[in-house]
Amino acid sequence: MATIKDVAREAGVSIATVSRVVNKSPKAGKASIKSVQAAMKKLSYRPNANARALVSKNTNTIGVLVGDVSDPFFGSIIKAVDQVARENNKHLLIGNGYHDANAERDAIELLINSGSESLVIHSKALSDQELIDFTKEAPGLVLINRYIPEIAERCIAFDNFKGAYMATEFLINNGHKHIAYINSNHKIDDAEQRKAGYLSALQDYNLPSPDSYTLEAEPSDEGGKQAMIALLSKNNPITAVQTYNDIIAAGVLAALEEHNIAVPAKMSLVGFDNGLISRYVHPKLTTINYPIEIMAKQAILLSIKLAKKEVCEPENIMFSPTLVQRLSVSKHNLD
Amino acid sequence: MATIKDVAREAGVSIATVSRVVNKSPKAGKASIKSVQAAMKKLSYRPNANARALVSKNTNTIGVLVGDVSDPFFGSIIKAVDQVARENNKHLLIGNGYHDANAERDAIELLINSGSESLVIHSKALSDQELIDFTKEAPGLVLINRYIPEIAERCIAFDNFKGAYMATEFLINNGHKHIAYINSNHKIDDAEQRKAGYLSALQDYNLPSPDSYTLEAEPSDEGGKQAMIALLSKNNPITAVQTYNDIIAAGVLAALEEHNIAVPAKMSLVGFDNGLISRYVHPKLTTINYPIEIMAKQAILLSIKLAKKEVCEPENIMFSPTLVQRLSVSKHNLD
DNA sequence: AACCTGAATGTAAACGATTCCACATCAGCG
DNA sequence: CGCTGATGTGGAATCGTTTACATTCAGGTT
Repeated sequence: MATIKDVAREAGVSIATVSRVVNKSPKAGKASIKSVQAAMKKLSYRPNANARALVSKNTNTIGVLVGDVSDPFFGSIIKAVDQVARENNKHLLIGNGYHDANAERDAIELLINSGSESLVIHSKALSDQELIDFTKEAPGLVLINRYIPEIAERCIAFDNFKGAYMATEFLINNGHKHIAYINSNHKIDDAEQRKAGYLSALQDYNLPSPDSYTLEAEPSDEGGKQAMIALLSKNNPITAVQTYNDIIAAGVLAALEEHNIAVPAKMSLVGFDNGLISRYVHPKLTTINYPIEIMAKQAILLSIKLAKKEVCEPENIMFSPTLVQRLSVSKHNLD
Repeated sequence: MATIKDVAREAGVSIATVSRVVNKSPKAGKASIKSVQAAMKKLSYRPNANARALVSKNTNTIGVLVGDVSDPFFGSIIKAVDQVARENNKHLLIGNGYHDANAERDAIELLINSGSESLVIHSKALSDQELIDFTKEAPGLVLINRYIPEIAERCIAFDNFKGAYMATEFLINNGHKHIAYINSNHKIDDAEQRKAGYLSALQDYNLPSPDSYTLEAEPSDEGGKQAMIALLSKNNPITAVQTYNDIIAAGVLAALEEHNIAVPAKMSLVGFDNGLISRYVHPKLTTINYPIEIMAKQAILLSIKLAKKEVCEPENIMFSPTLVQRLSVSKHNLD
């Protein structure tokens, strides 16, 4: 691997001059530019990014921590960040947290150690305090999908409570009185908040919310299916189901189809996230839109500003859900 | 940000000793270990990854180039690579190529420059020659989903021709005689090969393959839908459709539903990839399995070996498709 | 008492770039 | 002809590590 010295020797100039040419400094002379470029080409020279980062304290790298890259939800976050990144000529260092505290910590430390000045972190397993500590170490660290009051100006969050409330309210307005909720069994804030939104809506409309109406499932296709089967076996007078997310809803749909229960004729269903699959399942899923790309974009923009130590006037930090109506909900005859 | 010097001063030892403690060298004395660890904690010291990489020529970083992170297909690649990466205590540097030659080149250069010793590259836009050149510069570079004879031992590829052939043959064996094919309009090898497989099967069975039976579409939901609508308007005696991938098939399904053409009763459909959505659409899609996770795993393993300059006996390099039967194909009454 | 061994530590030279500062060159000008 | 200022260049310090090599010192052998 050719270094700057080799190029300098080949071009018959000093390394300082080579550096100037490489960095397009205006101080570089025309003759030098030519000979250096020739030498670079001849030796197929590549500036060593680590050496560069070491002295200039600038890695041109943006760190992103997500739960699991293979999940399209996180894919959307990464893509949004990447788009802003390439506009700023930066690239992405990506870590997976797998919703595990140790993995998340390791990944964040790696990202900080490797000098990413901007960081977009999706952490669900780490404690508030630990994140606050990281925040102090890394000025460009921004939290997405999480709200910690002490560092509110570093958080880009989503109103889960409101989203679930809206979904339930929508079902109620369509005449449903017996509404089940299938939550995620992951112990994260989102799950609690969504459940709270559901319960709160039922309460506000004086509808029953027995324990048997809410259950927990692995947030997956199969988890949703199992939960729905369990729900059906309880023989409740349920006419509508609301789920933690679209994937669970897809599983619910599968269970319903196996039991020959038509959706929405016999059972209405509302998902959450407005993910890819919500448009592909049959019937198309009525769901709650989660504006994750916009949020991610805002997160990375904020992060870049913070990293440059620009003063940031507080921005929109809590994002709101919207209902997207498709075909999985029908009016229930008022009894 | 505290450096190794600060820690050394705080602990009352030399920087060499601190380095030994940090790297768990057996030469570190017990007393030093204790005092250094205390100092590290006190100053919340983080070794600078760039300085480390600079001298040790080892970044603990694996570079991955994909087309678009937000596409679940690439998500699968990344996840598979990440799993092997974490077993080897390495992390991922990710670039998006967006199927654009310049973007791909930039990304690969960045990955090489930042010293990733292992590289898994999914490139569709760059020329064979350019990739061969990169291959020489980066000993740990492995190509996935691409086959270049000159560097066959660095390629992990998939037999697209065979996959498409199998799909067509399956339809033929189910009695279909008029089979359309909706290809991707991206100018990449995969598209050509799959089309060739389709045509070859028709030819082998002496079936018609008029030009009007094959068309091209943007490889998306909407693209598939438009193409199918176009196909229907031609009023061909088609009883089965085969698509470039599952997403296009999903669009086809949507078009068919709008036209009240039942699948598979009136029209059979075969996808390609066995992606996430193939299980969620209605009816569930019969498709060709693309063992991308296994391929990605093999690619990264190979890449790590190459980077270590281990001698590699040639391995399985061309992966084969399999047919996964679900519900979108029915037998056609033999006329 | 002199000598050797081995463990623990420190010194200093890399690694490959950037950049400040000093210096050489030269055109234009009085 | 010498001075000035602009322009391009090179020398050398620096970034934060790792590591080969030298040094020290304790304890065991003769």
